[in-house]
Amino acid sequence: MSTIRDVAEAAGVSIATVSRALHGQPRVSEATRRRVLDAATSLHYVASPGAAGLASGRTMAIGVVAPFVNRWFFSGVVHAAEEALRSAGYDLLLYSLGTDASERRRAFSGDLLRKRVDGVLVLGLQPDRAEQDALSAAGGPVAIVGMAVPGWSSVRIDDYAAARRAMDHLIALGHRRIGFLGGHPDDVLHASAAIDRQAGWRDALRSAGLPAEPELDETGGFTVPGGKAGMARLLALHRPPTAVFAASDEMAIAAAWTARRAGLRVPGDVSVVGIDDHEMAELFELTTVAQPVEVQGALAAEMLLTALADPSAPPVQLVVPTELVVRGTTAPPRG
Amino acid sequence: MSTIRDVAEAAGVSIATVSRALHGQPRVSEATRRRVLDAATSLHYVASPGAAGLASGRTMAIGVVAPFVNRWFFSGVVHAAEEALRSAGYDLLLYSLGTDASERRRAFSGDLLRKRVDGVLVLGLQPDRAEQDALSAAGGPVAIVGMAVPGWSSVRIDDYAAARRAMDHLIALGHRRIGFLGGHPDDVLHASAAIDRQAGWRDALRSAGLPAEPELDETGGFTVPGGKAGMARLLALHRPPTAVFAASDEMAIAAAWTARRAGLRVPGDVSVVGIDDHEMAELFELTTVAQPVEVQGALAAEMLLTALADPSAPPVQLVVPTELVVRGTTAPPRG
DNA sequence: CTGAAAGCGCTTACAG
DNA sequence: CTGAAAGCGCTTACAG
Repeated sequence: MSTIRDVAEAAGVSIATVSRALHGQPRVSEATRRRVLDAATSLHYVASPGAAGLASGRTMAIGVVAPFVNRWFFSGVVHAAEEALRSAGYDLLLYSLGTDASERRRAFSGDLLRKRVDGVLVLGLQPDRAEQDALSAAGGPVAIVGMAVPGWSSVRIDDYAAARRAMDHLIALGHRRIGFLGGHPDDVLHASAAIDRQAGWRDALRSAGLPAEPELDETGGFTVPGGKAGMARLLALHRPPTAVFAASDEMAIAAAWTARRAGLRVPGDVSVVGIDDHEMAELFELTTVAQPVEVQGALAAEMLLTALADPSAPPVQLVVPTELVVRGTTAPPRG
Repeated sequence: MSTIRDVAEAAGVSIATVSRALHGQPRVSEATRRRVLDAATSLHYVASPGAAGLASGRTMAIGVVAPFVNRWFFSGVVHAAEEALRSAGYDLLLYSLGTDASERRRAFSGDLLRKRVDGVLVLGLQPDRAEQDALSAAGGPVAIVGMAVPGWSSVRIDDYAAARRAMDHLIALGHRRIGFLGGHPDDVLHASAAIDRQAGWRDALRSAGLPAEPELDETGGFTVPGGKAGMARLLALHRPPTAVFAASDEMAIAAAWTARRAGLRVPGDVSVVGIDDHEMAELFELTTVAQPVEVQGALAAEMLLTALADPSAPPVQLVVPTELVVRGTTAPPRG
């Protein structure tokens, strides 16, 4: 593998000039620059990121910390962010932590990122104050998607409003007994998004003069199996709900399936609405509140790039719009 | 941020000893090791990967090159691989290239990976001979998932056998006119998996004495929109098929939806079978040939780790089993 | 516009 | 068992 020294020799200049020419820096003559570029190309020269980082203090890498990468929302965000970062010359270090609390701690303490990245993108994980400080100290500027965090740039939807929109749709249809499928408070994933969507459910009910009975407040863990189990419990209630609002499409689709499996018609016997507009939502005829995913990943990446380019730039908190998409899983209650 | 020098001072030893102690190397007294470890912990010391890599020649990073990370198969593989690599102390550099041919070229020429990683994991992308050599030269040992490549370790399913199994199911049911939804030859993604599944479709038909008519050989691009469009074309045929074999569940689910949209019953009027056992397959009652995903990611990561630990170890080609899962989208043809 | 030199933070023979 | 020293491949003031 060729080093900067090989290029310098081939071009007949010093390594300092090679470095400057390759970085497009001003004080290099056009002729020299051309010779360096040609030599670098024909030698397949690529600077060692480790050596460059050591010398410059910049790693040109971004850490992406997420609980999962194999879930609709996260994978879409990561994909979009990766593209934006790569085209800006940054590498993306992926940390897909699962639900392991100790790995989460390691990430937020900064031990995973220190000296490794110039900035970090956090997805769907909610750090506390101490973790915020530790992560910022270790990882540079941070952008977060899925919630707002003071001092960090963020991009998210208005989870509370999205939930209310879903609920208002159900209530307008005439439903009075509406179940909820959300996260579990003990879950690593139980961030503000889960909490806000639950609050939207509760408040919508109250505003309509309906009680938000605890038995209607179920847990689905934001997964398909969790959605199935939660829906089964709702249906087993003495007085089951006539409609269910699930905090994610994965849970909503699982809920609709569970109801049909139990011999109920959807939406005839029970209506279901989700949040996301998952790629599969249309294929399930699922009524849902759509949120843009790739957009959030791309925006978060841009925010990070901005902060990297100008450390004095203030953090920006972005809220992207959602939209109710009415399809075939919601209808007025029977009778 | 503390450096090795800070730790050395705090522990009252040289930096060489700190390095040895932290790497668990033999010739360090227990007492010294303890002191070093304590100092490192209390200083939150983490070695700079860049500096360590420069000195040792190992980056402790693995590059993962995939066309997408936001598709069921790829995201599952990446998630599993990430966990295996992280727990072995490796960072994972993600390159999610999309369908951009120039990015693909950059990756396979090695320009993206050179001096950056100790090994690479390739997902679902098929390099030619020259690309194989270039990538190996630039990126160290390579493991690939989704196809076999001479000289590299690989893990995959038997795509041809999986396709035949799906087809045999349809043929045993009595179908004689069976459409295929596969990839497009011009697609970056058109690797051996797509080709073998198509061959399985064709050969199954021939073995049964049925013609594999070109008009039944449709393209779905391995996506939901592609599956919809391909199915629409199949249904618009003068003599539409009574069953469709889709090379992925995403296309299969889209196909079933399209048929129902067109007023047909599935499986009454048309049967559909896929490959994958996507998380949503059960919720769609989709008959499919299941392949393990996380397993393939974990195995590929292990293979890479093995090759890294012992460069003389010969490459291993693994084929993981698949299984036909009969659900509700297949039935005998009408009449 | 260009080069010589220092230095980034480690690891690893080489001595002892 | 431990340390001094070289060196990994770059970038960046500092001179000129």
